[in-house]
Amino acid sequence: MNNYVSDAVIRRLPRYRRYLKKLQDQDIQRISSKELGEIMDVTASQIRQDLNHFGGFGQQGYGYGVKELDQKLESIMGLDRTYTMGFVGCGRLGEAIINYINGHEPSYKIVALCDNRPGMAGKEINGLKIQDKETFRQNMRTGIDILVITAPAHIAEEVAGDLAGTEIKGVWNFGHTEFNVKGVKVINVHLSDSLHSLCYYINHPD
Amino acid sequence: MNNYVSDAVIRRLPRYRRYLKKLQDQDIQRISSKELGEIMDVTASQIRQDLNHFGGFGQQGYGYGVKELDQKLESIMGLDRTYTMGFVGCGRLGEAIINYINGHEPSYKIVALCDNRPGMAGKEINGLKIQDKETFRQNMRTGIDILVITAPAHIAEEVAGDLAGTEIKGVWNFGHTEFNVKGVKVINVHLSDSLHSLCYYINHPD
DNA sequence: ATAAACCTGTCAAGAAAATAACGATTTTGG
DNA sequence: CCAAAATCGTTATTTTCTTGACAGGTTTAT
Repeated sequence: MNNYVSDAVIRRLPRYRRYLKKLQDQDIQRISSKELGEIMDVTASQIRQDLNHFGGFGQQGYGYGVKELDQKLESIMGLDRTYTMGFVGCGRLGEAIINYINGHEPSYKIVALCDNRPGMAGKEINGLKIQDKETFRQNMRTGIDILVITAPAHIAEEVAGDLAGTEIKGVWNFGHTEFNVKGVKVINVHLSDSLHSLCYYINHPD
Repeated sequence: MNNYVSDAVIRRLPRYRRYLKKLQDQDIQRISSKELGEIMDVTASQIRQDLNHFGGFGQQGYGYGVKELDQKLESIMGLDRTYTMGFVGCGRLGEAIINYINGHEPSYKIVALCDNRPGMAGKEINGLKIQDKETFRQNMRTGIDILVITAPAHIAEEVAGDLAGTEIKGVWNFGHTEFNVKGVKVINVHLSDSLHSLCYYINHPD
C-alpha cells in the first residue's frame, strides 16, 4: 500500500484488465498468478508484486477472483466513475476515437467537439454538434475533465496555451508534438513511433 | 557496437529523430548531448549512452551534427529504404492512418487495402481499390512487408492465422487483441491503455 | 600559439525493476 | 479429518537501466 507506484506498473494495469475481461467472457471465476502469467507471458512473480502495490486481493491456495480483481483494478485506475471529454479535431482519427469511446468506453462521456476547418462547425458526429474555435474555447473552461487532441501539431500547441485556468485535468494528445502544462497530466501519443520501432525489429531479428 | 540493443533504447530512437527534425527546421546544425537533453528532458548521459550502442557519431568539443545524426538513426532503424504495406480494415482509423502514411511517411508504400464489409470492396482510398477478403488473402502472400490491421479483434485474429507462409515481416496491429506469430514481429497497439493510465494519473497527482 | 572551455565515449556507481525464494495459509482429495 | 498440493504476500537476490565521473580530444577566444 505504498503511495507511489512506478510508471512501469501503471502501464501494465490496463493489460491485466484486458485479460481479466477475456477470462470473464469465458466464465472463468478464479485464476492464479501462475496461470495468468502463462496466458499473458509474464512471470507470476511480477503479477503478484504489481498487485501487491495496491493491497492483497488474492488468497493463498486459491488465487484471485477474476471479477473481483477486475473491479479492484477498475477502481484503482479511477474507471469506476465518469469523465467528461472534449475533442479538438474531428477528422478521421478524431471520428474513429469518438466512435470507439461511445461504443466501448462507458467511463467517458463526450460533451464537446471542436473543429475550426471551414465547413466543419455545425456538422454532427454521433448527435453532437461540432463547435468553432471561439465557441469551444469558451466551453472548454468548465465541465471538461479530459481533452483529446486529434488535430495537427500547431493546433495542439495552440490549445496547450489555452489550458491554464480551465478545469481540464488530463490531455490525450495525438497531435505530432509534445507539450506539458503544469497541473495537467498530458499523455503525448506518437503512433508512428511504434511503426518505426517495428522497422528496426524487422531489420534486426531476434 | 554491441549487437543486442535493449527495447528501452529502441523505443527512444524515434523520439530523438522527432527532435532532430525540429532542430533542422530551425536550421540548427550542431547540438551537444547537454543541450539536446535539456530540450528533451532527459539526461545528457542517457543520450550519449543510447547513441553509443550504434557507434560514436559525435565529436569531442563539438557535439553531434544534427543532420548527420538524424541520417544515422534513420539508417539504424532501417528507414532509409521503402516498405510495402497492406491494410486490413478501412474504417475511420484505417483511413486516418492511410492518409497519414501517404502524406508524411515516405518510407512506406501502401500497396493493398482490404475490407470485407458489404459495399466496401471496390471503393477507392487515395486512388487504391479496396479488395474483398479472398482477393486480399491471395495478394497478401507476396509483395507485402508490413501488414497494418485496423479492424476489430476477431478479424485481427483471423488474419493472424493467415500469416504463416507469407512474406510479411511485421504487423502493426490496432485490433483490440494481442497475438504473436513465429518469424513475424508483431506490435500490438492498444490506444485505450494510455487513456486508462491517464485516468490513474488524474486521480493520483504527483 | 596557447590556455580555457567544451564535449564525447566509456567505465563505474547507483537506482530501479524483475525474478526467485520461502514462510504462511487455504484448498483439495482420499 | 488429515496430508499433500496449491498459492499468496513479502523479502531477498539478480538483472537491467540510468546516472555520474573522468580521460582525452576539439573548438574557441585572446
